[in-house]
Amino acid sequence: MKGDAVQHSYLENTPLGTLLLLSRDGRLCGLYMGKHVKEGTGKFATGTRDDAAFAHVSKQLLAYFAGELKTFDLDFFGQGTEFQQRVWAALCEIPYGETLSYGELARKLGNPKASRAVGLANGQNPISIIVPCHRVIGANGALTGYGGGVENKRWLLDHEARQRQLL
Amino acid sequence: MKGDAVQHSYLENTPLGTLLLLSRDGRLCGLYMGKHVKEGTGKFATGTRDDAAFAHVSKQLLAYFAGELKTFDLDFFGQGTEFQQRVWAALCEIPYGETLSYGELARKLGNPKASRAVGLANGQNPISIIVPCHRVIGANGALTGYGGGVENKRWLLDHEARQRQLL
DNA sequence: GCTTGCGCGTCCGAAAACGGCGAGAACCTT
DNA sequence: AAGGTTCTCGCCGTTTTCGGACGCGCAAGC
Repeated sequence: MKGDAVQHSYLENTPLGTLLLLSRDGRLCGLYMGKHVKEGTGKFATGTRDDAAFAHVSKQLLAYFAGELKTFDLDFFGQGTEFQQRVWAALCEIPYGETLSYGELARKLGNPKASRAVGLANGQNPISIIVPCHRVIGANGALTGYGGGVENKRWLLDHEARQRQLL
Repeated sequence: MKGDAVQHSYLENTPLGTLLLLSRDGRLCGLYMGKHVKEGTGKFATGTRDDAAFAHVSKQLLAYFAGELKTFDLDFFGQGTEFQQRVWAALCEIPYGETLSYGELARKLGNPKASRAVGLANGQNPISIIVPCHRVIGANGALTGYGGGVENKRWLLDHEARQRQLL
């Protein structure tokens, strides 16, 4: 009833394990990893897997993992409340390899005291990696948490930092 | 977002006035009359009227009004809670021209004390006439109520009783 | 005939609980 | 004294829970 016309596919053997991809009307609407996957599986009606439909996305992801791609170029859309939309949009403006604290992000949004709510919205981000929620960390530098597992968050940040070094 | 792909049409000049018809994926999902119409109008995105799509339904309705048709043969679906589904399904089993009380219907469902809830679910029935909510009346014989107007309920019951006489 | 109390599922609004936080205080360690 | 570590306590949007009100009823009692 709810998740009509949502295609899905799996991208396996990535440095982060298996990724679940979702799309709707040709636009990517979900990217889940680790334990977060089961949250994504609830969003599409049980149906056949269709890898071909995700060729464009998968290609860019592999390039990203290889360190050859720093900015994604594709159509995506995560539906959520007005506040969540604002948070996710702000996420997309954090450059590759850089980080921000939850509080800084909150200030940037004009809700200086909403740091905790930012963390929550961050956790609901349906499109990991591409909407780079991993680039937000605690004010003291701690990683503090990640839907797909903190170890994956660490890998992503290390990966991006490493690639930046190679300039 | 919600009422996607819902077609609509109006059937005018019936004995009950103008009827609003709704369908989705080729299945009838709404039939409203009288003051109830405005409730139905909220369920479809404003769009063009499409009478052709409802030819099959309209034909049967006209035959019903003419007394030539006693059992509808068409695809329909009204979405609601599990309880409502059960009530509506039970409604469809009441034969043409017969009536049941709210309490009897409740008993038939296995919730002997849910007569009042049955009345409520009855009122939410989205597909009047075809899902014959008009065939349920008070235990004392009073009509008690009808979304499309009690006068219409009376007409429907009189009509069916009259046709039954002519056997 | 009229009123009263009870029954049921649903809707709706309020209240509380819950996080991927953060600043400040209290307290140790060198 | 500066630098950590741990705690407490407010903040915010979202989700969940909860409680009351409502309605196409019914039976009992007056």
